[in-house]
Amino acid sequence: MKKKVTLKQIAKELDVSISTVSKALKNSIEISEDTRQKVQAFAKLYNYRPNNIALSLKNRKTKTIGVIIPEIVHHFFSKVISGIEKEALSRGYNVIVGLSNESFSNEVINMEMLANGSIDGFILSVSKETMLLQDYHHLTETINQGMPVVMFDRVINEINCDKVIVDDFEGAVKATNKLIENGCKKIGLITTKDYINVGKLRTQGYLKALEDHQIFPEADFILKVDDEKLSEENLESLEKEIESFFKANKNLDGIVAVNEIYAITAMKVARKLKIKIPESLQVIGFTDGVLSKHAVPSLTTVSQHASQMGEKAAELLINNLEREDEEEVYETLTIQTDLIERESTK
Amino acid sequence: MKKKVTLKQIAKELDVSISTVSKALKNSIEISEDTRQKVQAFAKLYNYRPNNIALSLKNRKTKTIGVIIPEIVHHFFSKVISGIEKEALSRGYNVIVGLSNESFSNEVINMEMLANGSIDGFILSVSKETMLLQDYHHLTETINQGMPVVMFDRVINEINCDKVIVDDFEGAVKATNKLIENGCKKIGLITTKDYINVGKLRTQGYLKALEDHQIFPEADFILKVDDEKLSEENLESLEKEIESFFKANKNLDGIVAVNEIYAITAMKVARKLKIKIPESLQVIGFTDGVLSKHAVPSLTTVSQHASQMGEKAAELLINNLEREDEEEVYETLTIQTDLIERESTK
DNA sequence: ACAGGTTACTCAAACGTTTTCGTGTTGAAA
DNA sequence: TTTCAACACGAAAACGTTTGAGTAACCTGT
Repeated sequence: MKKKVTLKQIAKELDVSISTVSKALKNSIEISEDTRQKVQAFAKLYNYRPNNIALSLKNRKTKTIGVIIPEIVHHFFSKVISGIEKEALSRGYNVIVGLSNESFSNEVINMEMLANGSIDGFILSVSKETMLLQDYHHLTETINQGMPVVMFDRVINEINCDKVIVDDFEGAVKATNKLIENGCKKIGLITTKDYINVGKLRTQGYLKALEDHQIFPEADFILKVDDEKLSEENLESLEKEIESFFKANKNLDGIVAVNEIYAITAMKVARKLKIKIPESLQVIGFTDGVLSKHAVPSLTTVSQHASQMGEKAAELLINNLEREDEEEVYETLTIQTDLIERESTK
Repeated sequence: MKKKVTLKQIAKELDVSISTVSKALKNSIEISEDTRQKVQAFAKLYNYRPNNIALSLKNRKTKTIGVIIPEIVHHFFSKVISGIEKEALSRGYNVIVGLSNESFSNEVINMEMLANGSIDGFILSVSKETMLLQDYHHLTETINQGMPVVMFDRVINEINCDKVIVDDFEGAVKATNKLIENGCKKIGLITTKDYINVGKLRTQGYLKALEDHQIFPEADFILKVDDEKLSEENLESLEKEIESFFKANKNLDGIVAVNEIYAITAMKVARKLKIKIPESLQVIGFTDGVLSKHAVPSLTTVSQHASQMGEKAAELLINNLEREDEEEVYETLTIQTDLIERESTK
């Protein structure tokens, strides 16, 4: 077991100074051809690699970005991470991942752990609890300390930083329009409570599309599900809720659901109630995950281009990190959605 | 924007030495009550936090573990990561994630990026390409340099290190036994090519269960799919392949599939061929992901307890890192599987 | 022969900590 | 008055690197 070799050891072995070794390895013209080759040969032999930590300390930058997300076992977020990782790798950055599990305190702890020199900047999507509590001191503090932050998807308007968001409003408009074009007259919406602004925006988009087509929005056609129902355990109660929704509104011919689970569950309930998809009910979901693709019938869905979001977020952050001038102009990038048509619509 | 404050700045401000500040903050008895309070008050006011990088350099440990996985947009792997993260967080460690995208060179690059001081140890699952090429020099080298490595799921027997594996063999036995108990006489297997040892082990388990029940294994009942077919793009060709498999073996009454996608696709094809599940065909998959849960009918599956795998792997690694004595006894932990019964079996 | 210039190095500081050892100032015991 | 411990603090090294400044030794031109 040979431990990592350092400049100091090479210097000692070759009987030169540490600086000479360092410069020789960097092909400095200060060093004679002779010593240079000797040092480089030795370094290669012992597989010398500069110690990242020492470099980080010296350069006051770690070439590492911290990503804080609510959860990772989730198609959207893991896709975003893969986008971040891709961009990061290509620009020589590492990615540290912190999971908040939708908890405010976890989010704070994770950020504090990383904010003390471990990383150069954050990419994050805040937890539901943070949105609910509206306590953003950990965000403002890190930003005030000069640490760049890029927020994505679940962003907070009051916070001044770079942001990457999905055009949720427009996505919902597209979805609703599609149903209207396909002849739907009574379109239901399955959404979350309003404090999740993603759900809120999609609801607004739905309403806008109806309005544009002079369709009167029936309050009864909107089902606001408690988002705890998203968790795997509460699947049954979600089913029940949707079932009564369908039974209360028997004439629905279209459904917009603000996420994949709601959409899939709606289809499952429809099947149970012998409602034919897409013949008598057309369904569109959000988030183009595995479920949409493999469902039977496969689900028409609004794709959010999660991977692209990740790439853009990383790009924004790294550009910011590597910018010389310190002008603080914050961008908000909007990722356009695409409607991916499958079998659940005509 | 107030930058992070350092010991040096506090020392200067309070007109004492750096050592005094450091000691005062650590409540050293060497420091008088008076100065101690003064320093601590000042530190609190300016929200002093020791710089992690400096600590890492000094202590020669980063309190960070590197995780290299083939891909992250995958229920199993993301679940493993969440397990790792959970254990790591509770023990004060950070997690750096590297994605190989099933590519050998990406795996090597990622490991080299991290092996130079950035992390204290690795948790990894090797890429398919690495298994195919059987080139493990990057692994042996890192281990030789004294960096602890824990491999999980896709492990390499020749490499001497801690390992956490799923009892794939036993899982397949359980699945196959279940089908036999449920009255299946002609059980098909949809698996991968043999170089993926996970697929290999599951195939062996399937064969063992048949043998135990004196059922002669028909070669025709085994479909070995090129694993490129797993990728989203090749879904159709996967469907075709399974369809001809079904048509060639019309009397199959049970299917064991070595992953979720194969199982779900098999169900989809069965539906197309008007084969009733579970009445005339029972299906069991592997990996208890979202698809299994939300499929219609929901899929009976062998759960691998991915999260637990992650926790165990992290535990093994951190224990190793924090162990004083340097005895090198490597463990191989086997995570037992559970059969989760749903609607796709009787 | 000597100023001036090049060559090929070495020194030392810096990044931010921790920790061992050293030291000046007290106060008390002898 | 001397001696010695207790007290409170500072200096410096160490982790591994980079880099500007400093410095010998040699060469060149006049």
